[in-house]
Amino acid sequence: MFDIRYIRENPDAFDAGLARRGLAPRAGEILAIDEEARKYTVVLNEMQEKRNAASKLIGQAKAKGDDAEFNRLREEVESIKSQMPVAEDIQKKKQDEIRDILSTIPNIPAEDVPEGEDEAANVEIRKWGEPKRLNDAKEHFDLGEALGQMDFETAAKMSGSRFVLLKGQLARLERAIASFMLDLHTGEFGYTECNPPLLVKDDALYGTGQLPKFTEDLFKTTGEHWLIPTAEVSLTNIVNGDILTEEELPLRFTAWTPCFRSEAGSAGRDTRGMIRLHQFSKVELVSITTPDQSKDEHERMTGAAEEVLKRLDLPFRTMVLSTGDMGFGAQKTYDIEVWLPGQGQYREISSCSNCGDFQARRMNTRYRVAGEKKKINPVHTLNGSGLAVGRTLVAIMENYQEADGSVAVPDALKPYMGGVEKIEALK
RNA sequence: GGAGACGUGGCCGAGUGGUCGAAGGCGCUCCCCUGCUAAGGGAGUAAGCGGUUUGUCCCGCUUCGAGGGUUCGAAUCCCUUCGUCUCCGCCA
Repeated sequence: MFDIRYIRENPDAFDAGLARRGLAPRAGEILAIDEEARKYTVVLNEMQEKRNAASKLIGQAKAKGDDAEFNRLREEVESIKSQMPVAEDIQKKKQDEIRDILSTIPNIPAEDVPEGEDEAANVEIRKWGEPKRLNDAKEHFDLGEALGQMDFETAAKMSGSRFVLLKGQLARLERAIASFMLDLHTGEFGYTECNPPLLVKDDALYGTGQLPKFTEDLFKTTGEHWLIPTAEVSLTNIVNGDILTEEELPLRFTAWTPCFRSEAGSAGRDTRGMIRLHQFSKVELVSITTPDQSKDEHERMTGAAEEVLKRLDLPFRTMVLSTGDMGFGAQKTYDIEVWLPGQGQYREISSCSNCGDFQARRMNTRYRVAGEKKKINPVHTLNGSGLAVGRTLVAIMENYQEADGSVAVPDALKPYMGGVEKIEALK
């Protein structure tokens, strides 16, 4: 959500930012409405001032027992009040109009984000590990089904397509991966582990930017709740409406949760396997920082996510998303892509975004600037996957597969697997 | 789900129709005193929006969970709604 004052003062920069997103200019239209709204605000304020002053005098007149004055003032107030509803209506309508427009405008890309229409313009900034070229590399679903521990048919029986039933050591492996990630982020990167609600109200989704624009991506309950599409929603909204102090920033939260996505509009893509499911689990990282800290924090967070892959010895590359490929609330996003030998390509396993003050304005989350008691500014928010657990399972299976169809357990996960070193077919 | 209580500034907490944006306390900031420490004294301290000015000085409006209503006037009365707590029911 943009600050209307920013648009007033920098209309050209605002439109230029939108242009980088491939969007038409909006400043002129918004400022015209803004000017109308302010005009009526001034008129309304003046009427309210008169009304308040007269009301005060009424109290005094009554105390003095001056009935004539009392009645005269009552009529005066009455006449002022009769004119107010019109101005009120117009002012509210204009303000609502501005809010409705602003709430659907995406964040403006940071200066150093590469320009481009789509993912083709993303730029690789790092590469780690050597992509394995296995002979006869199998995809994870073939491996998993052969092991008898990854069952899409049974899942479809109860839930339809885009669901999976994991069993045996693969089910345990998923739990091991998540535990490993949480221990790393809490133990070495200072994140606080959270176990947040998975069902949230409109307001929370508005705060992080999924609403009002992206309802079709979400699952809604029959009541007032929505299923979270990512723990970013729950973790970021921890500070919704809060006034924090500079001393307590940055705040860092992590959580392992299921995520629910309708995947409307992705029909036909990744229909086989665990790459794109309606329900998947993810370890999420969220940071709340001061504006000064957010750039460094973004690098740090991305590093924390990359560290997971390094410890699992999974080759990856890190990309900066182009202006056309970024999400709604992001100023800058790094995608981490893991190498999948079965598919023979890199696939997204993490997305780390700096949202600047975009979500903070929507949530009205601010902090007191240290040393300046009057200053209260919006915080910055960041979120990243650290990592998508299901896709990590896929990456481990494809990278650690053996010729006999078994899957070796990465060293880093052995402590979490109760002595199991290799995942083999169920007897 | 049923019954009741409550939601006030960063926090705690008074306030049942006008003098309340709001006592008091805590916290915080500044100053004074005390040769460290501890303690004491004084002053200040809500946010949002707009006007004015670009002199962070002044002025106005709005806000006491949220939304609506009654009234010349509401933190205070009424309705709706959200949330919290207690008891009961149910249940993992």
